[in-house]
Amino acid sequence: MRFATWNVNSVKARLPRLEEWLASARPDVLCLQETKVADFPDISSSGYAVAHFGQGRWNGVAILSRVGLTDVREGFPGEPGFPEQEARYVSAMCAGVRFISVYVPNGRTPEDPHYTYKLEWLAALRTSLAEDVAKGPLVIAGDFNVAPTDDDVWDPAVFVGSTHVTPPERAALAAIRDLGLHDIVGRPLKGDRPFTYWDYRAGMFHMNKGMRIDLVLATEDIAAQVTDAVIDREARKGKGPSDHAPIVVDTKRSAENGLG
DNA sequence: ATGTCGTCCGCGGGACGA
Repeated sequence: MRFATWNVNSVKARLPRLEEWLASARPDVLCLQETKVADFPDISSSGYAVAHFGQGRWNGVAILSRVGLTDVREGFPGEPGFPEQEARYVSAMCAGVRFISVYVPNGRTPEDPHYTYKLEWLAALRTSLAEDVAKGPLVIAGDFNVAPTDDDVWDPAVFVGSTHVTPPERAALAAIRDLGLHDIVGRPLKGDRPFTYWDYRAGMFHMNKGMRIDLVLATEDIAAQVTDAVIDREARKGKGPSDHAPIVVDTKRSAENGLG
């Protein structure tokens, strides 16, 4: 089974590139974030089924699968809002695995109410996940908007006083990982830093000044079956890219059934 | 790093979020 995650920064703006990428990468399951549409575009000719929790101009998460897509859940019990619930979590069963696609709140600045929302959202997510993790193989992937360590940002000095690196954010993420989830880090295809996001501005991608804020967390049974994980920086190149690159994970697990 | 991109509103470019 091959699965992937990608913050596409608008599925409408990214549709040609998404369809090309699906045709070449052919993941069995793809978690998407920041679809930024209410209704997902028609990609039925691609052979993928779609579970989309969309909102309109902001947020929006989806799971695409060509190996089954059942028991879809939009949002999770106890999920905080800002002030209303936002489209940041969608979950489904695909080939015997519980997949969850998340777009964690940005937080804006540590003084902003959005930062408190981010911490509360992550804490509530942990509570919800604790139940799901106990039930079987699970993958939660997406844009966590947290760089787990100082090695996950291109220059820690630049981020002092900013979100994504504060101890409370990192502690909230660690508490999720401590449910027994493994951080499956993609191989960078250039350089030695596994960045997944580069700001559009100032030639940051060209200079490889990025951040690792997109994560794939998996239960032990899945993690033990991983054969490779790659950050597809090719998808960040060229005309009209997202500012995030996909992470592609290969496992020796069967995509035909849940017996792995 | 604040150098870009995407969306909305609404018809041109400003406001906002990331």
